Amino acid sequence: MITNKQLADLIFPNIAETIDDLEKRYPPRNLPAGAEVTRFAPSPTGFLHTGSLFTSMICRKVATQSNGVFYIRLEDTDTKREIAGSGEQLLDQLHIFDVNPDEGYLGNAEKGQYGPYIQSKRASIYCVVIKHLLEEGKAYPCFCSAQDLEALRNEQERQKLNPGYYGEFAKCRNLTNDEKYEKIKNGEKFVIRFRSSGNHENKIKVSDLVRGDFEIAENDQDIVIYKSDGLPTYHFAHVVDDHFMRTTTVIRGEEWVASLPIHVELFAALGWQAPHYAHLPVIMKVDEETGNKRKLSKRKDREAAVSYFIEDGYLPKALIMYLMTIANSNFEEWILNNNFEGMENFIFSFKKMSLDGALFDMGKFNFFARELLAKFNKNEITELALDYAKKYNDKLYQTIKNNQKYFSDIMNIDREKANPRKDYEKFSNILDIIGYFYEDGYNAALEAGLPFNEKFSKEDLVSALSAIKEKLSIDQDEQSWFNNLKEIGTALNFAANNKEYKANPELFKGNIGDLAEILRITLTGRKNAPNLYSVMVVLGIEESHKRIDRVISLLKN
RNA sequence: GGCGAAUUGGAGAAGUGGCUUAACUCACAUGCCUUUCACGCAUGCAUUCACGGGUUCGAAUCCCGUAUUCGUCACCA
Repeated sequence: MITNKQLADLIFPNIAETIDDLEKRYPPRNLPAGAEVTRFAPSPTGFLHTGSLFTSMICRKVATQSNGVFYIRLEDTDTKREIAGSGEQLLDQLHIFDVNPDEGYLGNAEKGQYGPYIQSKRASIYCVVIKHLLEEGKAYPCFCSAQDLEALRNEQERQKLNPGYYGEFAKCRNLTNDEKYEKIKNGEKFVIRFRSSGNHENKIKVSDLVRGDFEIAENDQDIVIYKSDGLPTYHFAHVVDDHFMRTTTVIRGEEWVASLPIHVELFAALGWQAPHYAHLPVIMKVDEETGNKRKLSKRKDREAAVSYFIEDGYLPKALIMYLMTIANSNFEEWILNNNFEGMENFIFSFKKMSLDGALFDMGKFNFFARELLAKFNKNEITELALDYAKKYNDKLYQTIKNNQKYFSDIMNIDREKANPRKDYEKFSNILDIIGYFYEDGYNAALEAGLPFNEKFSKEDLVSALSAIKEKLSIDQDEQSWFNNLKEIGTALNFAANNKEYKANPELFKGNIGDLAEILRITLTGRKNAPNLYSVMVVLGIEESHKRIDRVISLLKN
């Protein structure tokens, strides 16, 4: 009769190491009391998802504030879905958001004593543990084909039973060792399943850092732990890796709470202490078609991919701040009180987390983005714009480079003061906002037609503009400049005082606001623009006169 | 369908039996300031906490039921 040991040796002839060897190789970490070891464990299947950034940001925060360790592990056991190069890209993007690991997979290298940190390179480690389980009779090879499994499922559905490979339905569980040995010798394909001793009728208590304690049915599924390609499944790899990498706190999305019983049973079967778990709510969005909430989808929502924020020229910090307001609602008040600075001093708490998924609010996110951009001085924001434009926006890059001082003068309007303007939330649309400062933007405005108030005749406009051109100087401070404009207006019968005008509008051609509007439209092509005096100063007197002349000649035609 | 979770204004939410006539923030609206916009300031925006029942002198807060939404039930993670 074939023993468990003989079967295990047949399956893993080259595995000589034991679990004890692994325990020695990966000893418990020497960390101060209370230090938490967290990890972000992405699959290299595409771009960094906003939800993943959310999770990894929290992992980083929890480790930092407890003097612990945050590491990254690449979960590349699904070879079919793997996208080449995406692991490196994930790391690059995390770095952009300043979420940097202390150890682990670093893209092109590895750092730390608990590696390898790429699961496909840990195959022999999993085999050691599986061999042990095999010897103990807690795991067994299963020879069922995909068709067998499908037939099983159909039958269970017909009988309205729970689907899956468990109890009496776990056929291969009852094969004798001799039978299994024979099949393997014959080269039959197999996977290895964990032999569950759980009962679905039993409830177990589980504990979660954000959700508190709750009850859930015990696992009774003989789940696959070792796939026919020789790699472990997620459930098994998670248990083995987080044990030997000495993770204290597993922070992951809430889609994992349903498989918690599996993980709990696996840890128990191996005699290991399970880590603490924190299952995070998912960031949602209202689906336009169904009207229901759904997870942010990379296919449907551009804000689901972190690359969108980078390519659109948002400040990475703005996203991080916004995500932190979702993570801990008290953060918002905190950061407002701290003038949007020093968020590294904020203490994150799982207990302050909401349990249902928040809707991604573009409006609120833009609020943070605008506040943050308003804090930079003209040189800083020019550099930032240049950095962005260099990589993602050639037109903007050429525009700035062509005359960098001019651009920073534009940026400087109403900027370096206590309550600066908050016009910009990102760099991608900055030319849409300030385009009229440039030749082609101004030309486009002229072509589109100038929105002058219809109560003024062309003659009124021409005479007003002529007088302004002749008499309005910008070689003076703003107050004098405005007085200057008022005098010009008075001569043309524009009321200098708004209250006087409102009392007897019929006595005047218009008020000073009307005159300012005529000039504003002439210089910028639009009714809304920043402070007129600043605009004129930035444009310069020569360009201002040129624009006045162009509009006068347009009006005369 | 089974199992788990959630449900407070347009959005994020505070709130754990009486200090709540439901905080704070974004958004929106109005007014003031004002050469427009913005900034700033002020005001307004849930008579009510998914719904129904119960416990209690008293409930958004406790209990029961219903509904809805989310998650999950792979040799994917």
